[in-house]
Amino acid sequence: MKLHVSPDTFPPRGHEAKRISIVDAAAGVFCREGYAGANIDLIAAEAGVSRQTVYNHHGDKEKLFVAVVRDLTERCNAGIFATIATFPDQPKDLEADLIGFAVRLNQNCICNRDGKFLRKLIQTEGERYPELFAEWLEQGPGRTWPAIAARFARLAYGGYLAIEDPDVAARQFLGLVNAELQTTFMLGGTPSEDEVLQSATNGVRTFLRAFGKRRSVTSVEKQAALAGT
Amino acid sequence: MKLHVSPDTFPPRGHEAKRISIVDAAAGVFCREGYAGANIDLIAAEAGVSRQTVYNHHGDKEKLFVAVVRDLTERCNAGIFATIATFPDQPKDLEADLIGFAVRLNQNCICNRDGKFLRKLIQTEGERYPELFAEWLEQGPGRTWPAIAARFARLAYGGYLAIEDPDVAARQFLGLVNAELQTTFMLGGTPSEDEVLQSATNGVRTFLRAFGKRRSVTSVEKQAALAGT
DNA sequence: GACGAATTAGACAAGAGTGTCTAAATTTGT
DNA sequence: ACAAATTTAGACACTCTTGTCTAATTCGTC
Repeated sequence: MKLHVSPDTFPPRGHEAKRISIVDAAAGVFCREGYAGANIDLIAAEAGVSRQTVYNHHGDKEKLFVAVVRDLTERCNAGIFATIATFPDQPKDLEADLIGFAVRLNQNCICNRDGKFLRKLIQTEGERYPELFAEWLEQGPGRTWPAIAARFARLAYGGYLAIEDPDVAARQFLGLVNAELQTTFMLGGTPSEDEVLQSATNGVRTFLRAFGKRRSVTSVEKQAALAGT
Repeated sequence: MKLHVSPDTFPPRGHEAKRISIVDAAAGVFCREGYAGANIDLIAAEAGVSRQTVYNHHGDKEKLFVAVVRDLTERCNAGIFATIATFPDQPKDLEADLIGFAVRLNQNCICNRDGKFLRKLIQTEGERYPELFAEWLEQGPGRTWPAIAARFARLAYGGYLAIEDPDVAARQFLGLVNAELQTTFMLGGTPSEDEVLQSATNGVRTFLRAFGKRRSVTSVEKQAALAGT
């Protein structure tokens, strides 16, 4: 049997599968125990490899940590950009489409395993290893916020929204759609799908009450728009 | 000289001053290094006491950690309730008064040293010591959110706001006024006063665009209110 | 100033964790 | 099937941290 088996096999088979298993297990242990509290024996056990194999692949603990952060950063950034690509530039139903976008943001980027892990590591180790997270900052928030803001600006230009500053609007959008989830996030929990949907729904409705200009806005705002023109 | 000198004196003089200095230094070290990474030698050095004195006061590392969390929890909860007491129930200028409230929330409860420390410890150690933070959860968010929501309900009852669910409105208020500060928070930084004021100002304006009903609302909403009646 | 309490400095034992090594076993690639 | 590469298991040396102890010193109270 020369078949390369997926990393779901335990213990993992093959050089690449072992590497993935090590990084994956290490991510979990670093998040759970912190960098200082994580030990190589535990990571090796959870990865299903020997301790020496961990060293064979990564040299030392710090290099393993760097590899973990790199992996998470890459995957999270990819996930965010893929989700931004689904932003509703030409919405059929603005409210429903923005709710869908907010839910996808949460499910694909924030509440998923990678998102939770990266956020946790930034919070716990970010100040101790600033250079390590600088790339995340530059490739992550440094590019995603302008990209999201541009999408909101486009909606404004298309007559759907009345916003003054797309950057502020983008950040307030996220603040609103996640308003009811912050305590859960702080405690490291994962909100249920219902909770995500509810927070997104309430948040988008408030956002559109403040900024919405067209169909899918409420009757009051609808009358205001007519009276304003 | 039998004068009790304040804990600003280094090394601290007197039993109580030493206890305060130890807990204070430990808070900083636990936040900076994490629980596992914090060592008693470092805490003792930063407290200006001997290592044995740390043990004399607190028995062991875990008990010291518990004392730190208890202190922070107590002070943060007191700070929040004191700030909620300044909520503008009868605003002269709703927008300005809500901005003032948001700024005070940030300065007294979120961005101050205690708030930052407690938040950091919850994020880094909360999952490992859930029973330790249960009290914070119950006495903190479990009581502050209903209290803030009640204040917003009162504003609604007074005709200032049109909200459906005061609990949701309260959470969205906080999400909005801090929308532009989240990256700074995540990285453990402290926003400047200007940044706090700007985020609060933008957030309150959006909040009032969505929910405001009376004076201090924008012209558009003012006309909507007149047209609505 | 006397006295008891608290603190300090230094030392110790024990355990935990890191990284390295050796030799045997297993896996992989041809 | 075989050789090379990788992994494993076990051991080791070293450092660091924790908690504890002793004796001297300092502090606080009367």
